[in-house]
Amino acid sequence: MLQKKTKYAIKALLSLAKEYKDNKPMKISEIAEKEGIPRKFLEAILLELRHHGIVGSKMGATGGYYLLKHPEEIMLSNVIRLTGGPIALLPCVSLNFYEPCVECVSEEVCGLRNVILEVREASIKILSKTSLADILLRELKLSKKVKPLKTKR
Amino acid sequence: MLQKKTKYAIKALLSLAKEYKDNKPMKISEIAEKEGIPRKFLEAILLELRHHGIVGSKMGATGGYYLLKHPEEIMLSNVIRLTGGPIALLPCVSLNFYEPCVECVSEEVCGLRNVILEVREASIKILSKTSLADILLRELKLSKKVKPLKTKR
DNA sequence: TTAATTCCTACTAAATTAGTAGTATATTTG
DNA sequence: CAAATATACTACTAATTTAGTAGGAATTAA
Repeated sequence: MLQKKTKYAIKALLSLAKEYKDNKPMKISEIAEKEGIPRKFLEAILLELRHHGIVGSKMGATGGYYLLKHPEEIMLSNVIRLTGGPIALLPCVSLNFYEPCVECVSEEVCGLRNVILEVREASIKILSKTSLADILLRELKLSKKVKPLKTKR
Repeated sequence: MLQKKTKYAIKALLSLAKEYKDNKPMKISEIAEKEGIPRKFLEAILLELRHHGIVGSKMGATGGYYLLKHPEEIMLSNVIRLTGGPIALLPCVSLNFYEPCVECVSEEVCGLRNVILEVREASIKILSKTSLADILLRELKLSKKVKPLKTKR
């Protein structure tokens, strides 16, 4: 499971991506309120994202956060990794959180590892080709599919 | 990430699957030693697997655990779920650990959920068609690939 | 009857995750 | 310059989850 921190990070970035046209700073408190994220927690998360070069910030009154990259360039796999969420189901197949299995005689021959590796590859394939912009696009498509049902009645 | 409990459960079941031909009870301590699992912890895990009908046990001296199903019938997805490991990356797409996102206006229209759903489906597709027997088979194939390199030199 | 084993409840310990407090620093506006 | 309003940053605390243990009861074979 992804951590709440990771989910919050993605939601916050989506908030910023929505306003990307005029990329002016958005206040933490505004994002927090919109997305239902505890304010102080979000503060810490955005700070971390800034250290990783995903967002920029402006201090002082009228300050806030803004995206440093185009929403098409920010990939879900990246955000997940940067906020500490391993994608792999076992440490022995994780790129970023690798740890050997203590009891495993040979990783190369481990059947379980081999399956879990396949799962990781399938997951990464999706997550690394999906950007913030893609997610917003999906949202648009989904709402078009759903809304007509409402207006029809 | 899968819990250690889940990994231990799979390893233990693989141990039993290897001896499935003459399916006589195998002692907890024997499995624990072979697979490098803390004995008492494994005891609790096997007990749980028994309650779920995956393994059977025999008490007393010469007692132990044995598989109740054929290794081809025990699927990885099942073992993971029974031992408490959610496969989905977010609760809102989990079948067995479902929880709504508090802040989500509409799940049907949530772009993030939509992507994570795709990831879950890709993962489950692999995990639910892979049995204990498949894993042992993989192990066999992998060892054939690796060993020739050693003997060549 | 003894030795060896699983059964089962109830813990404890460790690690991780979630979230908060409080102060320093920067920026705008009057 | 001063006040108001942001972020920056460090250092906690609280809650939850995970990992693992203790110890005695029940069962079985020899």
